[in-house]
Amino acid sequence: MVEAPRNTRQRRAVAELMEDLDGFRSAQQIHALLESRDQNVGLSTVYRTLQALADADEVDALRSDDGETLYRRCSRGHHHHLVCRDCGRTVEVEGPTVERWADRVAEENGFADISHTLEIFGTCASCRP
Amino acid sequence: MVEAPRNTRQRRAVAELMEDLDGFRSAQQIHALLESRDQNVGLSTVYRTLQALADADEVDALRSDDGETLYRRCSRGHHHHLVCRDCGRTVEVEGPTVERWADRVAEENGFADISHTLEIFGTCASCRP
DNA sequence: AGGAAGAGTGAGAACCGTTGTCAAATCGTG
DNA sequence: CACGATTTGACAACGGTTCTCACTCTTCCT
Ligand SMILES: [Zn+2]
Ligand SMILES: [Zn+2]
Ligand SMILES: [Zn+2]
Ligand SMILES: [Zn+2]
Repeated sequence: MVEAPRNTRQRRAVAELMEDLDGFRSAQQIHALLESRDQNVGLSTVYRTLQALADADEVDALRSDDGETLYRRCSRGHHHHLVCRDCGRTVEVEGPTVERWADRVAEENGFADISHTLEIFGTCASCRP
Repeated sequence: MVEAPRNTRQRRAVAELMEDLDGFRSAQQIHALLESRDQNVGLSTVYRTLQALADADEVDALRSDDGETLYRRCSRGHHHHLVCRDCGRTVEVEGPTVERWADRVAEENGFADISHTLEIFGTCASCRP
């Protein structure tokens, strides 16, 4: 049985902010956004809270190509992302065909305990000239 | 016109080592492997050389889930990887259907300049009880 | 309500992969 | 060889993340 986390001002602030965002953001961006809302939360706490939310499957985490971990409030269940490289706007996508293909390829090569990562990046309409 | 790189002992050592490996390795692992071959190469040089090889498309680079960049000598052309989580053994895989699916999904959502990442992880036959 | 127990917080230090610096070494050309 | 340009490598710096630990706050018990 896992202990329920305590209901602190900081956790509420982070969770509420995540509800309001619609793209992937780094921990540091989230920390800055909280300050601009006059909801100061220590950077360590932001990191810890985001990790906890990710572990609890309440946010998705993904690594940007320059090494930062980005977080976003997402719907539950397995899905992938179409992410705008400029503004971070994100569309959740599903690809049952891809899921099956990945599992089949892995099995054919004698691999077990299969998982996969798949992200699509591009420039969204409003970020184009 | 791009300048041809010089043929130095260090670049030769790294390139030769990469030929002999068949899984993804970090720059630091490669640096250590070179030492164990009595082919000492400075760590900075290992990093620079691997990046150059990756830019020249002679090795593939991929980010491990703990943030390290891993390198592997691969065949040319766009492909993806089926990687053993335990031993790093890697199978190159192609999925034309997936490529098309990703491009279509992105276009349908008004995204341009599309790229994607896709890796499959599992445990290979020889790493299982 | 009052208070004890212990989870949570945050300023700062530590960590770690990676990149930058720059004087010295090396390569290739003439 | 001799020269100029490239490359190297010890070391410092960087940036995101994690750790530390004294202090605070939530929770729960009486
Ligand atoms: Zn998601
Ligand atoms: Zn999937
Ligand atoms: Zn490859
Ligand atoms: Zn592809």
